[in-house]
Amino acid sequence: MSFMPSDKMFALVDCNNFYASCERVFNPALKNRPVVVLSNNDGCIVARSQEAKDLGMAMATPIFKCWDFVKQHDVRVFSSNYVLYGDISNRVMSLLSRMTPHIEVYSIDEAFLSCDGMAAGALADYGRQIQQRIKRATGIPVSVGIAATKTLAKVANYFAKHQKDKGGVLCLTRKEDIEHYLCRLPLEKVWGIARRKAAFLQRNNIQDVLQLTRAPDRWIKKYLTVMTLRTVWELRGISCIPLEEVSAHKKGIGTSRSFGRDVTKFSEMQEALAAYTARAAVKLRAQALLAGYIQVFIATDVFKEERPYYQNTSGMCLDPPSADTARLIKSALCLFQGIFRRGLIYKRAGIMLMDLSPQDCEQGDLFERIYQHSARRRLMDVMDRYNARTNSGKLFWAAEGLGKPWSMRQAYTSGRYTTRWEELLKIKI
DNA sequence: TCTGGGGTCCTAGGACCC
DNA sequence: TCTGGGGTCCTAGGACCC
Repeated sequence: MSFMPSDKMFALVDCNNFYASCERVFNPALKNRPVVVLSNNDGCIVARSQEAKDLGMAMATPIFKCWDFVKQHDVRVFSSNYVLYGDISNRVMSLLSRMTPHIEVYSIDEAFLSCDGMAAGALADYGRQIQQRIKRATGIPVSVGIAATKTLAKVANYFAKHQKDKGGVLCLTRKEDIEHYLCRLPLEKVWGIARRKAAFLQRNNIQDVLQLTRAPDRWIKKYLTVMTLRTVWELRGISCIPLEEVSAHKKGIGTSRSFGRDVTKFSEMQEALAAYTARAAVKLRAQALLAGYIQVFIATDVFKEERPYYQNTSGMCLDPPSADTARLIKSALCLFQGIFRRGLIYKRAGIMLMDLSPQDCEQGDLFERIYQHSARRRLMDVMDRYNARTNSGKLFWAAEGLGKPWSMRQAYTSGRYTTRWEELLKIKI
């Protein structure tokens, strides 16, 4: 199969070791040291500095299994500080937006930029410019991969990061270069192919990505679905995944957490669910959406084999759809009542809001004022604005409880340096 | 003692309709 | 004797992403 020429060109900008790099920006003592960042509840490793990767610390390893190793190699450990990472991410994305009119913010640490119409010779320079500007303005190192499809831009980015001589920028536009890298790329590193599909391909005598691009379409579609077929076309240089500059409105908004300690009491579970619902409702209103369906789930610890495992989910329609926290909490707690079993030790709980629709398309109701024009909406607005302005969460619902004894562990948090005055970095001279 | 959270999309299979 | 088939909707489960 040949590589088709295309008039499309994408740059993928990816922050290196993003969370670890964020911690480093405000703490120069972390430079050249192994740093790891933990998941919520201080569970497992979700980000590692290059030094930590070089020591062999694997992604998703439970941290309780590595404390000896951490001491031995003087690894610095942090709880995740999403307030800080989110704010730095916004700064990076806003810098990128100033460098191009066409950008898709793909995740907290990645963005695709359109480079359509740029001269082939200018692409690598453009990549280096991006890199320098982000580094100077935010302190975050980024890698840039440039190619004719998003999937190939991901490939380019992978090698920009992993080959030291590339200096963090790689432009993959020539057929020979693409083939050179595709046969050196492990299958599971392709965007859209993970362990399962890679193993399936290997069992079927497809050992590298170049071989995959040469497999027959019909076979790929039959055994690996149309999604993988699209990926393969992209690897062949045919752009099938467009730049999505405006993100489509979400299909679901959820909040779930593992508890910081065992929870058995009905009342504590109720408080946790009320708090998660309130959080999800804030996210819902921030996007000017209404929820038409709410779902609650609870579960005991899946890792405790000696205890009985129980998990259950329950949902109901919200008619008319709503973004009123009080109403959502009431529904959530009613659902919870139906699935709670006494005598169990719970570990996780969560809520999902689904069947979302824009507030401004709200259907009228014959007998009630619709949410959009109600006093309830004004109340929600006041709460959201106050909490956002004071950055405090001081206004909350009584149902959330006061002590939050079930809240997650976060024992190694750094400061919210960029969003809280009282946590501003202090420098002694 | 200690194992994340928030999403997306596709497929298969059942129920139901005409 | 002869016993359909196409379409839609829903749900659960799997695989993947960061």
